[in-house]
Amino acid sequence: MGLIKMNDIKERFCNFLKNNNLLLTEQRETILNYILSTSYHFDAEQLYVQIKSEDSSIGRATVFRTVKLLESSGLIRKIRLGKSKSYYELTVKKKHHEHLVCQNCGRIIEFIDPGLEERIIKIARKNHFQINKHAVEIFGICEDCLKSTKNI
Amino acid sequence: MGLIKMNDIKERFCNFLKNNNLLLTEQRETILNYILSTSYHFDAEQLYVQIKSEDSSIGRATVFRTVKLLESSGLIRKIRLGKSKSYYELTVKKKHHEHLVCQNCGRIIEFIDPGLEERIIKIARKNHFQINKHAVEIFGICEDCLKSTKNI
DNA sequence: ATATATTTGATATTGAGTATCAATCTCAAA
DNA sequence: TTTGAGATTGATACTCAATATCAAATATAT
Repeated sequence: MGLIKMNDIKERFCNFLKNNNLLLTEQRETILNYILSTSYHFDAEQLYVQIKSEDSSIGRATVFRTVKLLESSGLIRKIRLGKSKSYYELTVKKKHHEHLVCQNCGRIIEFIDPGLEERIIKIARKNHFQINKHAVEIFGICEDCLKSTKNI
Repeated sequence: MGLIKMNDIKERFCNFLKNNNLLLTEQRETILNYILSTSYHFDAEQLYVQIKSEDSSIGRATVFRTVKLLESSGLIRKIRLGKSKSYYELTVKKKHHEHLVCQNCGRIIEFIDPGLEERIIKIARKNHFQINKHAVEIFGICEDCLKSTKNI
């Protein structure tokens, strides 16, 4: 991800913190940097372990708290991926997309489908419902796995 | 729910059990009966507490196990509703539907939208992905809550 | 400098669900 | 009807993810 975008994100986080009378601490910055540097789908525990290995002074609770903050700020979004724990992904730079989850190999395929988004907005409108967020997840078997099971 | 339908469901569960060399035990029947009698969205823990209050001999593990069995049999389906625990609903008698979840009052509105289902099938096809299941959840504020917050 | 508020990390606790295991039950075969 | 292999049960311990608690450390405003 380009440096300019990264700085944008950091600035948005700073603003969020300021607006909520929160402080930009070293730990929070470290955590955000880590997410920006490796950003794909991640979960809080895995993030903690990785950051801990580089900076053993960081606490588990701090990582979990910061992930929550980042979610409230809207910079990351919680996704489920069919597991019991929560995964997250950056919201910026990407159009809103949904996920195909392969139940065989675990691969996550992202897709964007404006028609789908449109229908969801229409459904909400029809129900006089104010959307905050939505999620579409499709579970099944991906192309590669379908191919390889054929060969067995 | 009509008696005939209930018997259908029980029969399907019996068949499922037989086909998998499992037994129809008193406990399993009690649990299925309870689900049928109160069926809406439920979770395993709440189900256990309720059944326990009527039959104190039932075990937590048995309820959780039976819920899992019912899910494998396809008679109930897991839904998330944005919580960390799993909720379930009967799959029978209802067309496949999705959920609007009010983040204010917790109300769940079910909706059916063939256009949406169609798009999902198309997306999967386009990605050469074999769908096993899918979920669409829309989170936000329901009509009633929107009205009542206006008055505050 | 000092009072006030925020943050941190260690740790305990909760919540949801699973694994273990001895005791019990079921049922087909002897 | 007895027997024994396999299925089931309930109690309980455990895992895993996440939250709550709290004293110590930091930061900020005055």
